[in-house]
Amino acid sequence: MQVDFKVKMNPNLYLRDPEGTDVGKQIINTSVKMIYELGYEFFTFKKLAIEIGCTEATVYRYFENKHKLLIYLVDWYWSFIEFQVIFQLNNIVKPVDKIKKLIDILVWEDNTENDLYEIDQKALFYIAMAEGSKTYLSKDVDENNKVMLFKPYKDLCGRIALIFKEYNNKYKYPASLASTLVKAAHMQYYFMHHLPRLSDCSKNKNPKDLEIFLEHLVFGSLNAK
Amino acid sequence: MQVDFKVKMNPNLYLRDPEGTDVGKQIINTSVKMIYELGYEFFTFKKLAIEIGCTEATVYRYFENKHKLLIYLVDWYWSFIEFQVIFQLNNIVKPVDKIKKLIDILVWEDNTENDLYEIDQKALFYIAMAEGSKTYLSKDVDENNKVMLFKPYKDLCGRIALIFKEYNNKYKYPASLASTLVKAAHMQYYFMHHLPRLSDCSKNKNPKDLEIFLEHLVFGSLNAK
DNA sequence: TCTTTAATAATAGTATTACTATCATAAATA
DNA sequence: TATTTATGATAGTAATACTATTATTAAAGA
Repeated sequence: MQVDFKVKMNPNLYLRDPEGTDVGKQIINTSVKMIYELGYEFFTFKKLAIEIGCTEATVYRYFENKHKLLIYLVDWYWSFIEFQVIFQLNNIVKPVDKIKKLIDILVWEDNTENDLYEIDQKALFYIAMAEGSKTYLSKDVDENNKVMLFKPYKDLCGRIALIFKEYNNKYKYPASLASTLVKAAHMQYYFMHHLPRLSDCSKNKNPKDLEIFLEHLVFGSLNAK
Repeated sequence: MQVDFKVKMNPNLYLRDPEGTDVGKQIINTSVKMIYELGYEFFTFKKLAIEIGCTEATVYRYFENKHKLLIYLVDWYWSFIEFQVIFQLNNIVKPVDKIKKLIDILVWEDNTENDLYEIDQKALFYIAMAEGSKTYLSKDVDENNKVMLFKPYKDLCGRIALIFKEYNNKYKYPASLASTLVKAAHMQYYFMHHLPRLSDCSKNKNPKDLEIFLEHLVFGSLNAK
């Protein structure tokens, strides 16, 4: 099933649109692989330029700094997840099933059926999970928020909140529950693999177990009086 | 009410025990203030040394690098919170009330009645909230976990999980719910102030509202069948 | 009291990071 | 063909994240 997915990224994220050129695309694809392998802290534009075979200056012509590049990647990820939510929930009628599917999408490492996308989905999932919080946990949150750099994340959470409302329109904390769910999905996945005592699903490291916990959490809250 | 609180910190965190000397204590207290003000990224050992009035080399004799120092501070925070949980839940009999009190402790900026402690509690709360995840979201998680650097966090979550079990011993995800609660408490507080659309409690920015959401979340899950 | 030890200051120095600037050249476009 | 645009090549700066050496001082032990 071939589906075309193309996001319009926020121009405040870049100096020159990386989608417009070959080097630009290489910067995106290679940085995903390198941040996944090295971790954000050890990843540098110098190393990236060497890997690509271009100069450091070229990378800087596309992105102001590596923090902006990280936000670009994570924004892309959340836009993609929101697209998946829209697309895969399209034919589902019952809100219960929508929520279950949604949780499935959030937890799954790779939401691409085939490798239609140039971007390494598994690596990008890992980046969103392990480095994603760093996009907003910085002193320039408010400034970045003002120019909409966290819009994709907030849009996704907003959409999820609407589904919660659809399930139970008396529920009082749809936004908080949505952001808690999205964060918990990633954090529990991370804990499962790295700090197993913090999760009950660490034994088999099976995403399905995690899904069951998240469903229990969400429906518990939505059904409570 | 004077209570003596003294933690034995994990020696793997430091090269020389900062509690043993005057400069050491200054490193702790000043770094709390500076990381709070500058944020972790812009905080450096050089700036710290200048502020204290010692040399950079002296700071390096206490801590290997600023990441270890951050873990030290965050560990101290979680040890302190666990102590508060033990102490303040001591006389409470009913598990429901224990959980409510516990949520209150997690959300509160400053758990010290008076300023008996040298450390700036409000700044430390902010650090734990906004920089805390950075302690384990790094490539050396597993290595650091092996030498118990995340023990205080895991101990606290373990204790909370036990309280959940006490409330409902049939509940299947005490560890996951505990770590989700602890994380959500901080994240929702952060969202409330910086990304308001992600929370339903952003209007008044009242921690009490956040507590109500968290109680709803936890009891919803614990009471669900 | 003298000696030893320990801790810090003062100083220097290195490799890397995070950039900025300049100029030449090749490719695309008008 | 002329011009714009993107990149390469090159250089350079300030700051970061350290490590190392020597001298001085204060405290601890004999």
